[in-house]
Amino acid sequence: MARMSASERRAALARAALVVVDRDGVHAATTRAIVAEAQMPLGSFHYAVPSRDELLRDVVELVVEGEGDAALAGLLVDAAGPRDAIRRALAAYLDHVRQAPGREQAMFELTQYALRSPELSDLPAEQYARYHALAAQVLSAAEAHLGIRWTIPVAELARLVVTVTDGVTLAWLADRDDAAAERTIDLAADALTAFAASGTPTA
Amino acid sequence: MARMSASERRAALARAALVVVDRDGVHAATTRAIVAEAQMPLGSFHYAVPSRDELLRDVVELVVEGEGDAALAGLLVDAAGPRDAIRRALAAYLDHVRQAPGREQAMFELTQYALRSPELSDLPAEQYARYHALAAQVLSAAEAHLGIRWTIPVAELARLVVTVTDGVTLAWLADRDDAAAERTIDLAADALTAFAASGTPTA
DNA sequence: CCCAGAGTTGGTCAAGTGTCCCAGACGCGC
DNA sequence: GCGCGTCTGGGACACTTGACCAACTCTGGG
Repeated sequence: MARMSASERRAALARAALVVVDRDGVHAATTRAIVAEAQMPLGSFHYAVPSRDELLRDVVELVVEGEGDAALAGLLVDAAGPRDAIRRALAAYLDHVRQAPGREQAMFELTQYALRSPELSDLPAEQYARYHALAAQVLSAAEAHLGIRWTIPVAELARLVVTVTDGVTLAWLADRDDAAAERTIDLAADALTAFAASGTPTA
Repeated sequence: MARMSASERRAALARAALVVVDRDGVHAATTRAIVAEAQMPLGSFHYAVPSRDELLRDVVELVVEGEGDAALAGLLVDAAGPRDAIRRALAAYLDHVRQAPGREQAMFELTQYALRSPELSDLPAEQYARYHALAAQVLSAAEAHLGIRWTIPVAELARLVVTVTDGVTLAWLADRDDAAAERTIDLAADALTAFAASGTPTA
């Protein structure tokens, strides 16, 4: 094995662990499966990382970062009016889920696992705070981008948006019904548009 | 151990398994933990049930039934107008989640676990079909109960409702923010009210 | 050059897992 | 009363898991 500092090795293990979780689920992400994915000997694991749970912390961090990229991608769509923009942004998110279902499922599995693990029980709150902040950021940017003003506090709307994306994702993962998911997004877009008013944000 | 038919024992094991999953999570629901909860010897397990995964099927069934009771409870609230009724019904669901968080988390964990398990991969689709049907049933009953008419097909609205409840539940499980969850429900109720029109259902 | 500290690695251990087995106990129909 | 099929339950097995160790190798600074 190429020589590598402990912190580098830890990062490499986290990336390998994410690949395993994505492909086979959290319960399959054993120390042996992770080092196999990273093509390392088993001994490397506990030299670079104190425990398996500790590594999962890093994996959650990776997932959150990845989620951020997906969310910001929704901003890039150009649309005719607020309603169309909202719908397209949500549709872009659904596309992301469809193209990497394992990744999205990994997010849920990690949250649930962390909630059950005493040593990681603080993670989910932080994880969702990041999601909500991310959604708020996107919504704020949308105000300027679309020339609208949200009629309720962005933080509250952000939580509603995350609620919708989580709910749509969960149902789609379960039944893989593309048409139904798109229809739900259409309805959600209609509903969210009701919270937008024309005008400059800082009027 | 009291003498018991195999099918009775299987049902008792399923109930015990649900208790364990509720309390400690799916990953802790080992054959030994389940028989301990049911106060049975280990040997009883594979006499009554061919495999652990097979038993989890029964557990999912129990969870879905329980979810049905919670959903129908929302119908019993009396309210001043459609919007208030919707909000109260969603709030009632949130109360249910708050009083039995482990149960709701069990639902998600079982779905995720089943998705990863080849022999149970058909379960989530069926599970969510039941949820959607249940929501549709409640929404249809609400038409008569509230003297309104939904302006879009009930099946589509049902999926949106499940999306909202799932999303709200997931976020609350993660950060336990009661106020934020209630606020999200208020907003969702506003949004859903937009799909209700006054009038008789079969006009 | 050399040596101390960082990194590597295969082997090992105890704990826990799902599943199976089989000798025995029980109860119901004949 | 008797036998047979159903049920009981303790033990065992093969396997996986997270964690740890001790011996080895490398590398860079003095």
